[in-house]
Amino acid sequence: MTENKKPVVRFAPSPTGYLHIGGARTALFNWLFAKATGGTFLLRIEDTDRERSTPEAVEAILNGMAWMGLDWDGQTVYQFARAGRHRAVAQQLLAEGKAYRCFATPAELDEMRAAQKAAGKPMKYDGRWRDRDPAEGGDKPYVVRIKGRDTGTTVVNDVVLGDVVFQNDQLDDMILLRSDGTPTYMLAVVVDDHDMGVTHVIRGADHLNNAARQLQIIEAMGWPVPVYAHVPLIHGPDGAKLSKRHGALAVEAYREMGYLPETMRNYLLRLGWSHGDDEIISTAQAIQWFNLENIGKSPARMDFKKLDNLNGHYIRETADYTLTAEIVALLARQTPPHVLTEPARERLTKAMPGLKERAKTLVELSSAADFLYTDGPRALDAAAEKVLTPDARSTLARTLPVLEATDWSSQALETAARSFAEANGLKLGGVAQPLRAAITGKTTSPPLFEVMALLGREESLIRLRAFAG
RNA sequence: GGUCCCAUCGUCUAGCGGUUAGGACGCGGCCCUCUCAAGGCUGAAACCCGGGUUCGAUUCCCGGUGGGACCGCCA
Repeated sequence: MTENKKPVVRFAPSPTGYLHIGGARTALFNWLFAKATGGTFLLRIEDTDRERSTPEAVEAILNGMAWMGLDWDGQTVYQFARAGRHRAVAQQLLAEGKAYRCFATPAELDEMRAAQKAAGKPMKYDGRWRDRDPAEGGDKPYVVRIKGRDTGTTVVNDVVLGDVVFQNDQLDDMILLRSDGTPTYMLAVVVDDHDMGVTHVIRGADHLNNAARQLQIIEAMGWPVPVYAHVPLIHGPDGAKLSKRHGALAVEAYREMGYLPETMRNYLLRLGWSHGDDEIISTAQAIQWFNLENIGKSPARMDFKKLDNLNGHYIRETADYTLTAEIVALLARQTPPHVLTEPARERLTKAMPGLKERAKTLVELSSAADFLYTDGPRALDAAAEKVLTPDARSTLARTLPVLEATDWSSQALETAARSFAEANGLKLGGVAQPLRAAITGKTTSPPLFEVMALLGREESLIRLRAFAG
């Protein structure tokens, strides 16, 4: 009697490619909804297309989910393994007269569609075998089609879009079983969602039209109808469909670009869902707040500037040693791999408070910190090259003896630099910028004197002497 | 072409009949400052168009326009 009324949701990607940003958001919404309601989040791999499904894609999806921090309940369901069950449902429908055999060949159907298009008619299966005696087909191959209602309407009650009404005569009799006896996606989703006890179907809006068709099967089987929530799609920065042209669509590509999983969760959540004016929303907070009602109805575009800004925020919130570990891992993945010495790691961690304040991505953080994990005179970047004019180099040369005579602490170095600047009628910047260029090879860095103190007297002087002229 | 969905600053969005139309990113200015960030203050920036309904429409209805999705023996 104590029936479990907790929601059951699922993410059901097809393993024909990597986990892209839209799929990741769908997965996130499902995950969040399950967490928020104390429900169950299931993962089902829709691999009924044997031609296009690959183990590599399954791997990529699983890795993407793991990186995003989205874990699911129970075993991963592989849809193709359930083909027998799908077939049985189709047979039952056939036996009950709610489905029928269609002997039309693919070539014949192509011809039909071409003719419809030429005549400016809607392209749909014309039901040519709907009321025909299957005996006429003889022993030729056939597909099994649903015998849908051809009058009245089918209404999809969608939580985000409202009631969406379809005229049944617009819906054609879709294929349940292919001529080789394998189930199609339309049949498989419905059967699996039912068997898995799915109560809420949260998926991309590209499935909205399918919902009406799937409802026909659900109705024919007399099964309960799940709650639908079709989430508007994500477009590229130019408003067009998200495509490979925009690059960096796989969730793993975002990792390679140096974005943090918590950034992705926050960004993706806000792309299409809102909670008043809140922008920075931790995952824990999202679990408290998430609901289906606040999902927006309109499609959204990716905005990398905002993603960067958010990532900067989460980088600043991340512990210094964690960031060091990320950089170490990132450098190890590089070709050729760069392995950091223990002292280098220590310097990195110590400098991290100043470093992370300035970075938008892990990649940026890593390159901005290169002067801490490689020794010797710097290779100047273009801006630093411009700073180190002959004039600047001579200032550098004159500063050198002053620094050499100074106690090597951040405080003392700054004091020395300040009095030197004052004595020479320079601003502190006039002295500091050449120093910074020589020390870091860049024109921007964490506070210079802290950096110098961290690097130590020996290493700092080596770098300074290389450019003192 | 058919069906369906969508429409507030450049972008993400709040708004749920009466608001100086709010926030965030980005952009400009100022402050802070050894650089760059971060932070603070501040400025410019939007209700797609046309009809209704209403005392009153960004908000409700209809039409148009503009985007988008789907129309496979793919999922």
